[in-house]
Parts: sequence; structure tokens; C-alpha cells
Amino acid sequence: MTEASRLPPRPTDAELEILRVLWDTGPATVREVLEALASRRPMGYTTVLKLLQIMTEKGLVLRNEEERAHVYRAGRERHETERQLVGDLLDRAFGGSASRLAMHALATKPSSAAEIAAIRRMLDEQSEGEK
Amino acid sequence: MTEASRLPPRPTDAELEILRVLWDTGPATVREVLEALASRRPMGYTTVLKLLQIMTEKGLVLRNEEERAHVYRAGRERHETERQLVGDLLDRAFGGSASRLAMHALATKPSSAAEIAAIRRMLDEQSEGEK
DNA sequence: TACGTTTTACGAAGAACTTCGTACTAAGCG
DNA sequence: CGCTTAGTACGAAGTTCTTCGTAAAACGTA
Repeated sequence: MTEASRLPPRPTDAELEILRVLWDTGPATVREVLEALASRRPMGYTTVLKLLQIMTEKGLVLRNEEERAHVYRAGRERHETERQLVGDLLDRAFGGSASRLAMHALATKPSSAAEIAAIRRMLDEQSEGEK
Repeated sequence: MTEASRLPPRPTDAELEILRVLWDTGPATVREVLEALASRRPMGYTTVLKLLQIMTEKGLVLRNEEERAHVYRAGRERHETERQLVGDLLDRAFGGSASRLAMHALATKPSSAAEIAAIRRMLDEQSEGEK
């Protein structure tokens, strides 16, 4: 059973840093990930390699071995993983109260007018659905 | 230097479960925490004890040793820890975009009309401040 | 072909997390 | 006083996470 389960586990901190690179820049080799990471979280080459190997086992990334330098890409879309992480925090810390979590997020850092408008639209839709 | 630093570290999963008990029920002994935890996350007695000892070192909880059975209470208010966890996730996964995090939270689980109204009020205040 | 470079694979070490067993201590009670 | 019960302290084991060193394989080139 070397296959990754259908739902990959929650990525760890270091794994999430790597996923963000892959989401931002698309499929990349170890060296490309290493360089993209250099400013934010410097790691050694083999550290990145090892993490990507482990993430492949977990199903967090997919590997293309056609070229000598394997090319990795995120196994799930950014949106899906974000949803997973939010849902996880929701359960672990907020007892499922999404509104409390949302208000904390909004209080932490002010949003732009456009972002606020987008949230209002979402709330409007939810209010409609509730009718 | 046995003093805990001023800002305790992010609590781990098991630690957060214990903190939630303390926030919900107020100061409690090991046994009381154990029993409150029984339904959601059963642990052995010495496991809870050990966790509380470690959490005391970390400054996550405070310990009153006057009675034979020490009484523990949360070292920080629920609100503060929630803020810390949200800020942490914001940085790690959302690149600081609070609105994206908030929208994920709201999409995950529909809120009540009262909760939606509270969020709207908060957005109103932010819009005012932006003027 | 022989050599240097780049890459993968693998093992291992150290830290953190979680769990539990054992020993010691303090009360309460017959 | 001796025994049982309830508690604390401590150590250690098993797991996961992160890091890195070393070896082996693949490639390019003089």
C-alpha cells in the first residue's frame, strides 16, 4: 500500500511553505523551490528534497519523473487546502463557530474596501439562503 | 530562569483541548480536566497531569499549589489565544489576507442571522475608519 | 573515457509531542 | 499505627517533524 490516501493529511509548517511556492509559481524542481524559499525560509537543498519526498508519500504533492530533475506540483488546489486548514482550526479552537473565527480574522488586519464589499456580498447571499 | 516568557508559544493540539476545558469550566484540577475531556478526547490521568506540567513551564496555564490537588487555570484569555492562532494561520497559509481567511470561514459553515449582523457591524466600523 | 557537477536516495540525529509506567508523597481511616 | 486511596514528579518510549551528511546515479564535457 504505497498509495497515498484520498485525503492527504494537514500539511505541517515546513510543508505548507513549500506548497505555497508551488501554488504561486506552478510546478517546480527541488532547486526552484529552494530558491523561491531562500528569502522567506532558507533551507538546505537536501532538506527541501527530503520534504518533497515525504510530501509525495503523503499525497501532498505529485511528482513527474520524466526529466532527470523531478518536477513537483501541488497535489491539491490552494483553495482546498485553505478550506481544510480553516475547518481544522474551526474545530480545534472555535468549537465550530465560524463567525467568531471570521471576526477574529477581520479584526487582526483591516481589509480593503473591495475586500469588505466581497464579504458583504457573501453575507447577502447567506441571508437570502436563510429566508 | 524558570519563568515563562511573556508570550507563551502556540499551544499544540492536545494542549488546546485542555485549554478549552479550562476556559469553559474555569480553574480545575487534573481529575476535573480528565473528566471533562473524557467524551471528546479520552486520555490517561498521568497524561493530563504531564501535559499540565509542561503547559505550566510554557506559561500556557497557571498553577495554584495551595491545595493538595493543584488547581490549574488558563494563562491567557481565550480571546487572546484565538487571536494568536488566527494570526498564525493568516501568516502561514493566507499570506496575510484576512478577508480570504474570513470568507473561507464563513463559507465553511453558515452563520445565524445575529452572527451575520454582528459581522456587518464590524465591517461598517472598518469602512468608517477607512474614510 | 575520466572528471566534475547535479540530482536522487537513504539514514540518522535532534527536537517536539503524546503517552504511560513507576516511584514517591500526602491524607484519610480502620 | 498500618493500609488504602489520591495525588505529584519523573523518566522513558514511540511517533512525528525538521535538518543534514553521505553515497550512489545521471549527465555533460574535455
